[in-house]
Amino acid sequence: MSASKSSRRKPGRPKETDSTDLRDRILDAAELEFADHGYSGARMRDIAARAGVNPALIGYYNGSKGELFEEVIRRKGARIAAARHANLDALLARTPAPRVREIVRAYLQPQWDMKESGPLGAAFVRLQARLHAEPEARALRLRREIYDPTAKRYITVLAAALPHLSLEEVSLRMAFLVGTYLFMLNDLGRLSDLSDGQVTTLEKEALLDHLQRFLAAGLRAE
Amino acid sequence: MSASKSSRRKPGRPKETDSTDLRDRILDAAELEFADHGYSGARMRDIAARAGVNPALIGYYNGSKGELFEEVIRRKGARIAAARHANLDALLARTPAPRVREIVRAYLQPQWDMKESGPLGAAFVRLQARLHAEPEARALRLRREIYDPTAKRYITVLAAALPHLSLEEVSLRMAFLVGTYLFMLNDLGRLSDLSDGQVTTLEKEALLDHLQRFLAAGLRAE
DNA sequence: GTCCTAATTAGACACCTGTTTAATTATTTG
DNA sequence: CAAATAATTAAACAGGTGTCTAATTAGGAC
Repeated sequence: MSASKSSRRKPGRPKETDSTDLRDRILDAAELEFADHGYSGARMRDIAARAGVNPALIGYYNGSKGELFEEVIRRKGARIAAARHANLDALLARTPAPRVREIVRAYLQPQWDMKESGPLGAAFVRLQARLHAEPEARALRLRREIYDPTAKRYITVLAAALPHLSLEEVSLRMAFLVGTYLFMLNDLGRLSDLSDGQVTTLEKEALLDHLQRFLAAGLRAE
Repeated sequence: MSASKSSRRKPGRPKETDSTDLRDRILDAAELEFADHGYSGARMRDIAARAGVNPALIGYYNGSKGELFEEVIRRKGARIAAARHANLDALLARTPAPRVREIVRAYLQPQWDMKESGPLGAAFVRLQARLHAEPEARALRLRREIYDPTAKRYITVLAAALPHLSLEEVSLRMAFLVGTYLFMLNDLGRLSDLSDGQVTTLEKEALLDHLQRFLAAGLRAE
């Protein structure tokens, strides 16, 4: 799984094969810090403190701050992309011409599950939202590399289910979809402000259903 | 318009009433820098250089970095909120029970116009997208202060147009709407990646129509 | 003109940044 | 056991950070 061709320190170098479990602790800590403070706002010393290691160990295991950031994004980004592909495979195997709402579900589910998996998963959703608001070249490249192949495939399948729309229109609506779910998953806790305190009426699972219906209807529009 | 109760330097203090035009130049420069690099990533020296002023003048006119940031957000955020209110006023005066798509349009138009107004307007959209991905307490407070009153009013009007939905459900869909347009306006340039190069088929004005239809259909769903 | 105050500047200040170094401890290898 | 290499550390490094200070210039009031 984890290729980890990184880290080329001089004297002692970690064994390229095993993942030392300290490396993952550092990546987890970095994920939380980057999610909370962004790339520039995150401090290497805080990451080290959170992982309970010496600051120099970050460089030893994960290279520079920039390389650390990319690795954090790639690690879980790849996991999400893979799950989306698998979901689409399963869906297409089940029905050759799936409905829009099923396609939407296949796309949303992995991200939703990750968010619900615990604080680390929720942090990664936050981090993704940040990455998508980042106009910097490096961030843009990362987004393309990780998410575009999957998105393109979904666009193709969606286009088949939406024969009244051109490919450009479907691409546009796919972008809408990404924006909606990213923002929604990230900003969900704030909803209570807008509906004056009570969102407790809606169960968590109902939220995903709601989002799915909203998006499916939007995609089908006109 | 500009209250500007800020800046309490010791020896010389800018006249509280007029806006010196240098102050605005600094705010504009800060807006661009914050939009491109985020709060932590933006450097006071770069802002000063971009405005063509001495770094100390930033503090002289706009206080600390944090205060500068808040002022940048408030300045145009208030403008957008006001335009949304005015649009809704006009719409309600025209028809007591407006359609969903008209409400959506009234909400989207100001942001769209700002984006199209030039590089500064586009920068502010980027900055807003960043602000909405920021979990920090100060950013959250700013968002609430600036955008929530308007959003609440739109939720009320939307709820009247969507009698089959509870207030919680309408609030939730309003959050979807915000996520969609923020992401879409911000990330629009990247769409060409997904549809393999050509989005030129869709005219700019058609994009807003498309977004409006997508959102209206999503809001009406079920 | 002089005086007073606002506007502006260069430079320093204290602190924080990511990263490196050289030394030390732990682990594996023979 | 020794020897070699990997893992880990404390400390320092060079450069950057926001902000302040003291001095200088500009502009009006009288």
